[in-house]
Amino acid sequence: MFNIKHTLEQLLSDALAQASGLADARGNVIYSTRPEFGDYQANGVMAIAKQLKTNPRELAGRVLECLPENALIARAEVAGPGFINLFLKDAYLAQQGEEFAREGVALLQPSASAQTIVVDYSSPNLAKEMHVGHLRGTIIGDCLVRVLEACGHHVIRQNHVGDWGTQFGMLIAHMESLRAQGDALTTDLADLESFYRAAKQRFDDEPGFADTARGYVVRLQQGDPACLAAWQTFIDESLAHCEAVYARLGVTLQRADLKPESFYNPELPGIIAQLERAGLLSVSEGARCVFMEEFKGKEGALLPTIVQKSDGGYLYATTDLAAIQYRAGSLKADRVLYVVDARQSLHFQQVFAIARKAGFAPAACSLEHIAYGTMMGEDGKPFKTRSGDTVKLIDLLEESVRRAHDIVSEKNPDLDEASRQEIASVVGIAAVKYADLSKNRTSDYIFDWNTMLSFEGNTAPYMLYAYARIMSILRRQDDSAAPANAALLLEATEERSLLLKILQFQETVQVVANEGYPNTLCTYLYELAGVFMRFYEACPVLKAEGALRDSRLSLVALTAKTLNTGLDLLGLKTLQQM
RNA sequence: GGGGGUAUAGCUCAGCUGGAUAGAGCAACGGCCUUCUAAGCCGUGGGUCUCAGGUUCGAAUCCUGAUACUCCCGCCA
Repeated sequence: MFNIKHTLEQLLSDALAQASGLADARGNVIYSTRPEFGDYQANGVMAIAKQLKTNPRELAGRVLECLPENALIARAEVAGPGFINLFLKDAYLAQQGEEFAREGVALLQPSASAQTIVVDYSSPNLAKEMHVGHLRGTIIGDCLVRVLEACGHHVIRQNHVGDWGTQFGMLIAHMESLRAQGDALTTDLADLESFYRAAKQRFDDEPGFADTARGYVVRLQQGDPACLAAWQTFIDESLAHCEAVYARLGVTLQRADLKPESFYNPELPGIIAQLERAGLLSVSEGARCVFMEEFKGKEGALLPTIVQKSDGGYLYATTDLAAIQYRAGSLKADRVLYVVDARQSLHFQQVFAIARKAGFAPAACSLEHIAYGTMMGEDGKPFKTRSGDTVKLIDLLEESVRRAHDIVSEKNPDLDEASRQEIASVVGIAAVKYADLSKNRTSDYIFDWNTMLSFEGNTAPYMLYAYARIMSILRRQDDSAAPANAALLLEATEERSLLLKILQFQETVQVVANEGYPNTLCTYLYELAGVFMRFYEACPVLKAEGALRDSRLSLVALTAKTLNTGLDLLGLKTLQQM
């Protein structure tokens, strides 16, 4: 595992522990805030000095004395009130860069302690077509899954689709009545959204229809074969819609990753029984609930989590508990990540707490809600069409590609139509995904076509353009290619900055793997592209000669490798030319 | 009523969990192409980090309170 920051943290923490006599002292190494403060800086001394009531600068001096000889630090100096500024050795950077430039050497090395990590993401409701509300979870989840796999973890994707519940009775009832009229259904099901609306309208308005629908729910739950067959037809159709969206988005979810709600149906009575045995269950107003001290409502009254309705039906809390048991037990997960809307935060707190108390998940199994905010329209309100309808995800993606096509046609009219289509399709999808991934997932964000499709700033088009420019240099080197083992020369500051940035790739990816914030990776890649552009302006590559040319070409190739790997982790396709 | 979240430049957003002079991009203004893709680079201006207190060597970050917006809280998922 290659991680400069981590190595420095280790060195400084040890030295600080030795100098202070506190075993758990933390060096607190971060990137230096300004170039003259070195490459990294350790901020931990001041906190410890405060604790010991000693002079921080003096303690920092002793830390430097305790710092052992090592391969990477050229110079460490005390600065300001007690910072330690760290300057890395050029020779060390060059040597590491040369190693990563070698043929077949991966930029990312597997984590020392590989874990089994279940990631629950996307999970649309199959009663309707995927809409913009499913975008963030699908994209963020897919990015995290790629990152975790790249770090060497055993990742199990779980697409917890909604395929059960009362609304399916309504849909089947509508389906069956159309079929009874001799309707082949294919055209009706092609647009699930209007199919759902039609069924809903009959449910609300048509006398007797609601009862028919409820009858179907009962038959479905009893396993009536004809009813199940109709249900299956509908589910297959709906899944086909989802898969079309996944294919367009370049999302890695497969059929094998499906673990629908209905999968847990047989387990639900057992879940209730286990809650009962654990003494967690009480009956309130006819419903079976779990009350916990941690969750209080008005006037200190405990807040219920309903696990079984008064009519005997189960709720999604029950299903989620069964899923936890399956993931922690059968799948033996070390971590379970739920990439789900932030509005469900209370629900997950409750479900996680119940799972702990009932023993569905051992303490060693980490349950994490990877929450994300809502996508807003340009008016700052939830994203809708002008008429107030929800926007189908597939329509949004197609519009993005169309807009990208217009821009590409305008900027590069000489390209043939096929190339423009190809570029537009990559840029259009990348723009939507990158706009989402580049923002801190916990806050709501405003969806804006102009910003995301702009070629300036932290956007997908800029990143793809930067990559295409880099590839253009490598294409032009022709037969005078640099050897893969070229020595790296760090004479210009731009060369050194570029290399250091490249070497920080793995530490960035690890932070994303641990904390689940894809925007950290986007920021890194954007900065990498920026550092490269400065190098590109200052350091001629193909016009340089001899060892310098080889060195620069090697840096270009390394940048390309890093950018390509990073964009792939985000789930973005790249282009050789734009 | 109770609980959660958010509030940073005109706009869209970062800010590595308490560090040095709060950063990007857009928009505005100015400079750089017969030279590896100018879809780029460099520079200038722009801030009471919502408000009021507190904690300490040091606060956008932690604590308390207030205001605004937003989400969640018994039989949908």
